[in-house]
Amino acid sequence: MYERFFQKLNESVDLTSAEKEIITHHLQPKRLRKKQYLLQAGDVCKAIAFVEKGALREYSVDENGNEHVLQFALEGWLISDLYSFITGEPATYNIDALDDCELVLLTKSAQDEILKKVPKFETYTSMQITGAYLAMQKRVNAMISLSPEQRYQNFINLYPNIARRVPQHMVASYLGLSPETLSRIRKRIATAR
Amino acid sequence: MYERFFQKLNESVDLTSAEKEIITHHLQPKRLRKKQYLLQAGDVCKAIAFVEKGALREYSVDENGNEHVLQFALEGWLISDLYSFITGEPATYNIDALDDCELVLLTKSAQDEILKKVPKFETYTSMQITGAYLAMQKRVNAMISLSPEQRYQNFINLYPNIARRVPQHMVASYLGLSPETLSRIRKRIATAR
DNA sequence: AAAAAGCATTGATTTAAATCAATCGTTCGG
DNA sequence: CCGAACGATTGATTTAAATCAATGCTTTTT
Repeated sequence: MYERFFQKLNESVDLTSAEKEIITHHLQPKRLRKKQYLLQAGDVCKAIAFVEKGALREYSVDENGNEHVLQFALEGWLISDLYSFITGEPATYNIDALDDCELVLLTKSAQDEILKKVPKFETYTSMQITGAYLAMQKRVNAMISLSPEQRYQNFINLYPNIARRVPQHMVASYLGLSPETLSRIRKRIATAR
Repeated sequence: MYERFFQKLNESVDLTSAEKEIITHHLQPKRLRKKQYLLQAGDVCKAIAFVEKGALREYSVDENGNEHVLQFALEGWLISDLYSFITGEPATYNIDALDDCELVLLTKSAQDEILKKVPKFETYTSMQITGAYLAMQKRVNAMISLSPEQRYQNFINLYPNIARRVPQHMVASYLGLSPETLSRIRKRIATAR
């Protein structure tokens, strides 16, 4: 159980099987059907979710009711509203399943317990957050310095698997474009070769 | 010496004066004149800089030679090309001084030494990186979900002191707008009241 | 003190993306 | 299996930002 989770964890930290045991004990599995919410804006984010299987999206809803995709998560990724998770404030983002999902949940108290018993776990956490920060920074840089077409090219180079698995209009949203514009960009790219 | 640095550090971690002593020993002060580089793209980022006094900007240069401001740093902020710092790869961003600056530098080896001798320091580091991640995430959300005018309003609410101290065209760049557009947005806002 | 550089503003024009609208194919649910 | 919802595409139009260009003001530099 939790194969992918431990596989990923292993990339950051070496663990004895006793330590794995302890960690396993604090995790909980969760299944989600396509379209179900993992988190709704307004609720408190009680857990960080690791994706064993499936795909999810995190998004905000603006004053006009339009959705804006902040993040995708496929197998091996973590997803949460981290601010809400840390502070206990209501979440500002929604998270829902794009496919049937198998998740591994890590609650705040579980995290505290694990850190107490397996301090090495901290390494995993901080590597994850550092990676997430660097990725966000790159994305901001792309937003302010690349054309929409370049951003899309960049996106499919970086995340070809996401591009394959999620509806195109969500990719458009992630890139800050209208679905029509992305469709035309793709057409332009396709005919240009 | 390093007043602001320790003041900030104190907000995350309680330190004995012995511990402060140890840390001080590993820091180095650096002065920078206005317009001087702290880091140039292509060089390796050897240190994380804490701003005791002054203002800096971090920016990328695109294929057309246009500069795009990724970040500002005023008193109390940290600035670096974190990816380059961690990996030792050449930096992709430039950092220069917008005013005469007094900085506190923390090199990789200094960080390692401090962490060895004062493990609590890790708390500071991870709080900083978490805060930086959350800020970046908010910025991405603003980029994909707010109008240019809303983004500017949001910016001056969030960072009134930056808006006061840096040239307007750099704020425009930070927001992903042309200087002319920001000028017109400000005019619109001013006359609308 | 004069010259130059940097910066913000304003106007005119161009350009690209958003929006509005319709169609077509696919998949999903009853 | 059929109807409805969803998604992608395409065309026509509107809208907003970028670009080009000029001016005036302020701050630096010589």
